[in-house]
Order: sequence, then structure tokens, then C-alpha cells
Amino acid sequence: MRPLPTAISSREAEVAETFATRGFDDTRMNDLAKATGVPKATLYYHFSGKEEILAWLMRSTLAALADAVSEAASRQGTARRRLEAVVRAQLRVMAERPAACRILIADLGRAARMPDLAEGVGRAFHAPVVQLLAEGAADGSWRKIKDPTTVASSIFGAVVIPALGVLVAGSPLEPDRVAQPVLRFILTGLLGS
Amino acid sequence: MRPLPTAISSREAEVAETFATRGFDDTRMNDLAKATGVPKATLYYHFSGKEEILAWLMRSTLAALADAVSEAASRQGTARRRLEAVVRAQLRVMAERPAACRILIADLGRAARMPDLAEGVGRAFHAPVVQLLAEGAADGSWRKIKDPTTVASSIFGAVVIPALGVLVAGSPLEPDRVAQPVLRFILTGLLGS
Amino acid sequence: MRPLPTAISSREAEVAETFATRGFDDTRMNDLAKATGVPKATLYYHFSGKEEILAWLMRSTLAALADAVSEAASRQGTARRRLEAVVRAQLRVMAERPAACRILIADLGRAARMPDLAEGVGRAFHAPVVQLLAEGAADGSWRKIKDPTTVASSIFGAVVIPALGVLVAGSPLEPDRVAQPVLRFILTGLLGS
Amino acid sequence: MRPLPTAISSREAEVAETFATRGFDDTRMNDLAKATGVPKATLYYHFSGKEEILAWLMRSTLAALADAVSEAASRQGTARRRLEAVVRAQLRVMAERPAACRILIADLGRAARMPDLAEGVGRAFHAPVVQLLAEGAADGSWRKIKDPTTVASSIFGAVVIPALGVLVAGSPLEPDRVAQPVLRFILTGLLGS
DNA sequence: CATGAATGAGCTTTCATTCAT
DNA sequence: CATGAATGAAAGCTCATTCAT
Repeated sequence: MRPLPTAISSREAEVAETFATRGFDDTRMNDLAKATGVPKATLYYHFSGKEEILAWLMRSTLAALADAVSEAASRQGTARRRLEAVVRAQLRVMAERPAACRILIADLGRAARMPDLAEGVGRAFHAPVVQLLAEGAADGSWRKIKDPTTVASSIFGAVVIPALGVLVAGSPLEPDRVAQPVLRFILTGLLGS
Repeated sequence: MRPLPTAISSREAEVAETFATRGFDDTRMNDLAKATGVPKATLYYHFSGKEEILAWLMRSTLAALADAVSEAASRQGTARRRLEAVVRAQLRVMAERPAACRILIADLGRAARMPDLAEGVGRAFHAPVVQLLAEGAADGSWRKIKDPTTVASSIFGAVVIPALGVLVAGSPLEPDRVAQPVLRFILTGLLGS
Repeated sequence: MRPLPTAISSREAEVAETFATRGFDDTRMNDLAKATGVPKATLYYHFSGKEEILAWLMRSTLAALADAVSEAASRQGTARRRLEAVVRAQLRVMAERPAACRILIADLGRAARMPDLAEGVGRAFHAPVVQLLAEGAADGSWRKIKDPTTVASSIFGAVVIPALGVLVAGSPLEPDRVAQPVLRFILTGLLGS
Repeated sequence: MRPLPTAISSREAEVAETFATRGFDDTRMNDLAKATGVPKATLYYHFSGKEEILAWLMRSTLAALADAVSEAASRQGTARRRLEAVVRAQLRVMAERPAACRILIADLGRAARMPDLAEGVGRAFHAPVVQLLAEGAADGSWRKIKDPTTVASSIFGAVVIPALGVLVAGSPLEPDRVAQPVLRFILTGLLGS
């Protein structure tokens, strides 16, 4: 793809907001033109269509997520500390890009239908967490996890669904506020003292 | 709405499959006509439009879910046993109606945009779990849960996201297989022995 | 294809006129809607697109031509009389459907790009004439024709190009007026007394 | 118009080929840019638009035709010899520039819509032949031709239509091969011995 | 001079929806 | 009741064309 002019790339948030508010199918190319301040035809000069605009948005968001998560996962310290950092990182990115994350999570079905995105989601969160689960068992952070793939999904769900609830409600997402109960739940479950 | 002829209602699964495969916006009334074996115009005789067909599907699914969950939650026994039953019930419904549940969960965004559905999701799973969280604290099943709303969301996510992964992958969902690691995670978190 | 409602088929001449005046590419679906008095979307209900409307027109014209020509060619009488009848028939059809014939002949290139049309042109005029050329040699109407395919093409050109000139000039085509010099030319060439 | 750089003029054949293959309306400025190896915007620097590119091509072809025909018509010798030369000249030009001639003849309708072209076609072939028809009557080459305009058209058609058939079929046009039966037909018609 | 980047202007096409039967 | 036929309303997308550099 051509290098994206800043006139467009600087409006990422507005584009996300547009998609998030109306939903993909009810977003008209015109709405995106308005959101970016760039004529429809110019968007077509840079993107092959509406879908590719969404993909650009999602890719950018996933990249931010992947960066934040991988930075957190590769810090010094116990797996437990690092998992906590990963969860906080995920929530922070969701707070920074509420609209884009809302689209991503609230429309996992579409993401699943876009092959490279589906893989991106996996790479950004899932893989690092699966890795951490193993490391945590090794360093004594926690028990040996039998089914790390499923558990990593559960962790993802346990973080992301409450956050989505906040976003969809229209409230601003305060990462720490959500992080606290969620982390406690993740680490000790319901039974933990 | 008129009572739905069985010619249509008996094809609920096919309709769900259609929506799930193509996504709402890429599903044409024609596809639904084919899926039901009923002419387009006849669908319009029974539904006010495409959206209402989806709503019918979702409502039916939510009702099944609500029934299963509430039955599980109102059994005899400790809150813990009942929560386990609730989780298994949720997974069982997802296994029985894979396509419909895939739509519901993979397109939470749309559900959120349909007021009565949004409420339905809440009522079907969230409310009973919040209730159980309180009862479990009372009957000694677990600690007192500080932020039951968030935790109920986390539980929902922890159950539903791994299951969604299985459905999206196209594998058949085996409820017990998912239930085991998920329940252990929910109850004892990562740290629990 | 669905059976064409008379609301459309009765407007064949107007459609032809529209195509002939503006040319295929400068004819908008809207123009055709106006020409037929039928909404654009209805045209799309009956035809798969603009090209198919042209094809319908051409097919109809070719059928008329084929009928007229084959009737003339299969009369009683010498090959010479019958060839004369064929030429007159061709001119008569051109006079009756000036616009459609103008399109057909003035845009042979497009016809050539539409496989079934190309064949249609051949069947309507070329084949009967080639046949006549042989019969005329047999019944003594004329010399044995060595290269009947080429000669049939020449005859076609000798009839059709002068007629096209008249049509393009906007004058009404008087078949007999053109037939006379053309037939004399075809039969005796320049040298013939 | 500015003098055309050879970068463009040397690609006349490729441009013709492009137009001939796709047809005028389905030829994109981009295709022409590819065909010439010159950027779109540069074409606009030299031509006012797509139509003018076609016009340039047609004018160039008509000029070649006019030259060849007028050279043949103005030779020494009887009108008959000169008409034969004219026919051969026409076929030779068609053989040398198959694509351009195909466009010209197979899209006479468009030519008719471009005033200067229409006139050009007339001047290039028609006028010299009409002239020759008179001269031939005078020098005893043939009978007096009553309707020379129509007959000149017939001659044009008798030459050009068979040749077009060859070009459209994709075969290389061998001028002499076509000239023989065509000339015989033109001179003696079907009846001539 | 030449051209990469940008865009105005529209057209084809698609569909959800209606309605006469 | 049910439905085949018809259509109003848009939207996506394309392209010829312009223009700043």
C-alpha cells in the first residue's frame, strides 16, 4: 500500500469513533470522508475499500496492543508481576483507544472473518500470555497450568469483557479501577482469600 | 407479531448458520429465503424486516440461555455447586446452538445497539450470577466479592471467550472439555492449588 | 431469462433510438429507463445489465433479419431472383428498424466482441447467401463463384454500407431506391452493360 | 497541439491495439498509459483527453489511407487499372495497420459522431472513387455509372467488409488474397464471365 | 516539461421493501 | 394467507481530469 498521508493517519481516532458509533455496515464511505476531512475518492486512492480502512484501523490497534503487551511481558520480575503488567497494559490500550478496541472486541466475528486480523489478535495477547503461564509455573508464581490455551482465553475474556461493558456504556475506562478486581479474580479466583 | 408458522421456526438453525457465516450485513433477504425455504415476501409477511429476523433468533437463543441458567441457579445446593451448574448450562446452550451463540457473542456490538437484546443478555446471565456471588459469600462458598458486577462480567468472559474460540475454529464445542479448566480457573484462579 | 413484459418489449424502437443516438457507452441506464417508461431497477429485474439490453435488441433485430432473409432465399424461382429478394429484404428490415440496424452495422466491433451475436450475424445473412451463390451457379444464374465466403461478405458490404450512409445521414431509407443501383452493381459489377 | 514526442508517436500501433481489443469505452487512460509507457498525466499534457487520442490515431490512419489511395488514383493508366490500384492500396493499408483499421471500420458509428473524422473517411476513399467512376465512364473502362455515390459506397463496403472479417477473426490480412475475388466481384459482379 | 497525487462528478448496481393478486 | 413482480433509495466505486511541484 502507498504510504498513508498524515491527513488521513492523523484522523485514526475519528475513524474509529465513526465505525464504533454506527457499526461497520451502517458506516458510509461518506461518513469516513467527513471523519477524515478527506474526499471519498481520495480514500479510494489510498484504500481499496471500506473493509481495508477497517483493517488498517484494526492492524494499527493490534500493533499498539502487541507492543504494550510484549513490553509488559518481557520486563524483569516474576511471571506474576509480568502478567499483572500485561493485564494493565491491555486495559491501558483499551482506555487510550476506546473506540477502536470497542470495534475490535465487540465485533470479534468480523475479525475472525479477516484472516490476518484473526492471527493478529492471537499474536498480540494470546501467545505472550500462554508463554507467561508456562514461565509462571516454572518460577513458582502459580501451579502448573494444564490447558494453557483455554486458560489464556479465559484470562483474555475476564479482562476484556468487563472493560467492553464500560466502553459500551459510554463511560470512560479507568484502567486501574477495572484492573483491581479483575486481577484479583484472575489470580485467586472466587475461592482465594 | 403473528404466530410463526413452523415452516419458518423449524429452520432457526439454518437461519443462524446463515447469519453466522456471512455476518448480518452480508446476509441478503434472499439468503434467508433460501435458508428457510420460504419466499422472501413471505418472510416480510411474518417479520417487519431483516433486523427483526435477527432479533427473533437472538431472543429465542437468549430465552434458552436464560432458562438453562436460571434453572441451574435455582437448584438445591451450595452457591458453588450452582455456579458450576450455571457455567455448564451456558456452555451446553452454546454447544446446542453454535451458530446463534456465535452471532450473539461475536457481535456483542450489534447486540449492544439493540436495546431489548442488551437487556436480555444482562438478564439471562449477568443477573443470576451477581445474585449467586452474593449467596456464595453468605453460604461460605467463597469470600465476599467486592465488585460483583465486574466479577460477573469476568466470569462471563472467562466462559464465553474460550468457547467462542472453539466455535469460530469450526470445531464442535464439547461443553465438559471446556468446563473443566474454565471452572477451575474461575474458582481458584491461577494461584489456587 | 424471465418473459419480458410488454411494457418493455413494446418500447424496442425507443431503446434502439436511444442507443443509436448516443452510442452504447454514452447511453445511461437512466436514458433507457426514460425510453421504456420503466424504472431503472425494473430493467435490472429483467436484464442483468446494460449490455444485456443491447444484446436483446440485437438478437431481436437479427431474428427479424434472419426471418426476412430466409423467407426470401427460400422462395420459388431462380437463384438470381431469390438473391434480389434477399437484398431487398435486408434493406427493408433496415428501413423498418433504422436505429437498431444502425447500431448493429455501425458497431460491428462490439458485435464481434459478443460471441453469440457474431454468430447470429453470420447465420442471418451470410449463410443463406453462401448457399444461394452455390445454387445460382447450379441453375445458371451466374458463373461458378470461387471464393463464396469472401464474395458473400462483399455482397453484404455492398448492400449495407450505402444503406448505413443513408441512415447515419438521418434520411429515411427508401429500400427500392438503394436496391436498384446496388443490385445492378452486385449482379453486373462495373463492367456489365 | 504540441508536436508529439516520439515516445508516444512510436507507440501508435500499441495504442491502436489497445483500443481495438477493449473498445473505446472500455479502454482506460491507464491502459493507454501502459500501452505507451508514458504516465497518464503526461498523456494529458499532450492530448486534451481520451477522445483526442483516438482522433489522433484515426487521423493518422486516414492520412495513410488518403495518401495511398490518392497515389493509386493519380497514377498513369486507365481508370480500371487505377481503381484496381486503389482497392489494393486500401487493403494494403488495412494490412499494415490492422488494429487501427479495425477500430475505424468496426466503429463507423463513432466516426460518424466525430465530424472531422466523418469527413476524413469521405475524403480518403469516397471522393477519389467517385472521381474514378466518372473517369472510367469517359475512358471506356466501364458503363456510365448512374448513382456514383451509392456505387462508391458499395465498392467501399465490398472491399472493407471482407477484410474486416479477416481482421476480426485475428488472422493476418493478406491483401492480394482478398483483392482477387473482391476485384473480380467489383468489376464484373456475379454475372460477369 | 513531466508527473505523482488527489478529486469531482456520476453511474451502475444492489437490496430491502411493497403490493396487487 | 402467501407470493411473484416490481421499485425507491442509496452507496460503493471508477475514472477522466486537474494541478502543484
